[in-house]
Amino acid sequence: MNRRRPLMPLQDLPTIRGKTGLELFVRKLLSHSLLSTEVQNAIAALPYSLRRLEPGEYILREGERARICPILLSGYAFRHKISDDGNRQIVALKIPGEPLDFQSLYLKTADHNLQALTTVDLAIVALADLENLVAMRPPLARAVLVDILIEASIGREWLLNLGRRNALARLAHFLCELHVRLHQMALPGLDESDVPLTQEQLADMLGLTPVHINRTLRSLEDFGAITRSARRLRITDPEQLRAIAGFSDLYLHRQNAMD
Amino acid sequence: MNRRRPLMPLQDLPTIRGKTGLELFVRKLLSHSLLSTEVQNAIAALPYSLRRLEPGEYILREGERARICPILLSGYAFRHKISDDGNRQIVALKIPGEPLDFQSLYLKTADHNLQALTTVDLAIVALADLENLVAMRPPLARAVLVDILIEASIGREWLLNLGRRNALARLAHFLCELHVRLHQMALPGLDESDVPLTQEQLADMLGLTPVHINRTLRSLEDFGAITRSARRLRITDPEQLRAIAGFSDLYLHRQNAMD
DNA sequence: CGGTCTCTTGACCTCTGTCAAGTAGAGTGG
DNA sequence: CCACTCTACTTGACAGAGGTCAAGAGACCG
Repeated sequence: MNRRRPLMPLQDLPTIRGKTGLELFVRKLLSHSLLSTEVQNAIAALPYSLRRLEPGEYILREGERARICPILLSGYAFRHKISDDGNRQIVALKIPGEPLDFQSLYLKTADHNLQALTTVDLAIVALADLENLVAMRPPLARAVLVDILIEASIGREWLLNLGRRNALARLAHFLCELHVRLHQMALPGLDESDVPLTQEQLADMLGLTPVHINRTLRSLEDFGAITRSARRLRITDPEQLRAIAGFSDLYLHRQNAMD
Repeated sequence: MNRRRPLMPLQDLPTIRGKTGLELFVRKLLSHSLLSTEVQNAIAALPYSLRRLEPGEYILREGERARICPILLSGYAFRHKISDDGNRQIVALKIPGEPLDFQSLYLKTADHNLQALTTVDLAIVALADLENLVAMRPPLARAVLVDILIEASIGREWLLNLGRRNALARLAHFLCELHVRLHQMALPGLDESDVPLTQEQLADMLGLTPVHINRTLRSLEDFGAITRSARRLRITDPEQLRAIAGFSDLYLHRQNAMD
């Protein structure tokens, strides 16, 4: 999981489910911000290159200074921190369409690690190009901020999750969130009921141990909320999960773009 | 703790330790961002009114839409969320000088509650005024963003704290953070070793119970790291606390303003 | 088809929670 | 200055959620 490899160039420009390049990113921004067609086009016209990374490869490491802004086109990535005594905590999960590092536009050094969860396709935008466009287009600057704020809001909900919910509700809550976020992005060809994490990764995200995640998953399966087979986790009853978690999606700010 | 009262007007304009009004706020921004004297003056010249709140009074509630940006001039405030089944989690602690709600500049509804921890003096800036100034002064816009990002970084460290540290290290880590942040702001007349939280509040912040906080505080006292007397908690050996917590202040981005 | 990674399960342990009773300051009113 | 009260803190006994350890079973891969 901790191999360090150089970024690998993609052989061919991949077509992302019928769209190319940054359109998915634009769609992500539109999910929470209003942008004119003109601004949308300006964003889509940003120069970028494509990179494919294997599971476990690092995109950015704590303490480093980034010069690029990677945008996730396909696959999953996550942020994590390692404590003094070697324990890992995953502090954010990113899904396709999401920008991975707006933060480096404004802060000098990374305070966490950014790593590919699955095989991942990235659009790499130069920080300087993004900075210029943000300076010229206030609506984009605003959308960047909204994106940052919504991620922060998710972080606060995770704090509530870790601090005040038991293992069952905690796991159910995360599964609800993932399901809603995937549903919201409506990624063609990506099954929103499919959970791509190993039990170890779930454990590191939810502040539990893999063994206890296993027991808790079984419990959720007994409730009929999920299915497990061949190392594959599926959400089968989102409503059941919501009930177990006491889930409310207010914190995702899905209504933000609307008036 | 949950009384709802209207904002109470202050009788007299308080002098904040020799400075007045928004200078403390400017100093906070300068702690992580470079601002020209001219921009500093423009910020300090923002129109505002003063309010004093008693401990426990709400500044903003989840689901509400704010039209003001409160800035903390003295005392402490905190953000919290309540889970479905009534458990409270404190997700941020704010110290004097810090802006309490930049978020409402960009998001329509609050995703958490904002409450006074102690008696508190606020400078109330109209959201519209702040919005105008931010639009006219890019360096201020940048400083606002940096402030938001640093708070998010603190949130991620808290996730690591809740998810992967035991009670002793978790408590020690928070005390380290508070100590460093107070020291950094160097608030005249405010003792940076004095911890203003009750054990119940510490519990709600650290995902523990008051009873266990009590036991853990005693343990820290046995280590000689803190002193307790008359409901007052004091940090006596910050280095000891750092050792217990495995504390590193990278996540506070204190070097950000420097080159 | 061996090697490796993930998952599964059981036995046992421990950190933290729960419950309950008691103590000590701070504030109030007389 | 002394009751009285309220709130926060303290302590002990006990319980339980989740961790640890260890062994084995299934998947996937070259």
